[in-house]
Amino acid sequence: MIDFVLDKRSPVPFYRQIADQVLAGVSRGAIAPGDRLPTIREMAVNLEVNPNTVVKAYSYLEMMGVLDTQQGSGVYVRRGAASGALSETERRRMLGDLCRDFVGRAQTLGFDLAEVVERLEQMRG
Amino acid sequence: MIDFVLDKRSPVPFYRQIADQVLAGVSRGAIAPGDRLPTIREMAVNLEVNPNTVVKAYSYLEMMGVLDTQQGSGVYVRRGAASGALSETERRRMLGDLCRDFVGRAQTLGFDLAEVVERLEQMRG
DNA sequence: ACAAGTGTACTATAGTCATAGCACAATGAT
DNA sequence: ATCATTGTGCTATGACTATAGTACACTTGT
Repeated sequence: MIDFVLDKRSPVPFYRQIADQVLAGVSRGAIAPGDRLPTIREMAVNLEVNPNTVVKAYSYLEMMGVLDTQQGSGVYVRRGAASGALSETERRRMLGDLCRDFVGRAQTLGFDLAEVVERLEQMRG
Repeated sequence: MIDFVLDKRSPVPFYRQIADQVLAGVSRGAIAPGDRLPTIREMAVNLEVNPNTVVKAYSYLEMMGVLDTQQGSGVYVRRGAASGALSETERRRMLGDLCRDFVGRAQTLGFDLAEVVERLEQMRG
């Protein structure tokens, strides 16, 4: 199973960060339809958040039709969720959020956007 | 004076977006030390936010030592706020850390570095 | 049947962000 | 001196996020 990670300094709420990582995982095939996700309590312990926060993330994904929860058993990736897990629009939204967050932090530290982009270009090798 | 803009869909709070733009402006010389910023009420009207939100942004910047407010007169950029307190080495290290962190998060969400850079280029408008 | 593990549901508390509205104090132009 | 403009300070409200704790119901393996 994927390594889930939280950025506690990000303004993006935890439940959203969790949901985004599940979506991304399903979208690129790292999590397959039918797979069982970590239990609510397990995920909560690993990420050091309240179980309710994980519940919120999972519920959100169930509303989107990506997950299927079976009481007493676990939370599973819905069959047929693979292809449509992330529409192009949602992907763009996620990327937008990510970049805005990043640029905001960079500017707070006094970096110009051009300077940042240049640095990233270097990282491409 | 700079064109201040808010992204209302961003998870970054308004007061922080305002503060970031002031910081960036001062940092790159678009706002000079001694310059008078837009008044609280004026800024609030332009950005369509509550005056209290602008107050919060300005107060935040005053705590950082960037601004100097004079009751009844206006809010000014502090003399000596321009020259950064960071050495070039420290700046480069901070930028490196920031970028590595960012790239890691982007990859967690399944984005390719090239794709991310392209998106950032767009944000330069 | 039982026990352990799982999801469900609820209440209460707290912090942050933003809005709304009001009264007060200092400045600057006239 | 007066008045419009500016910043200051306060209270209250609402939405959202997250935490804490509890009780309950279903599933699975034994």
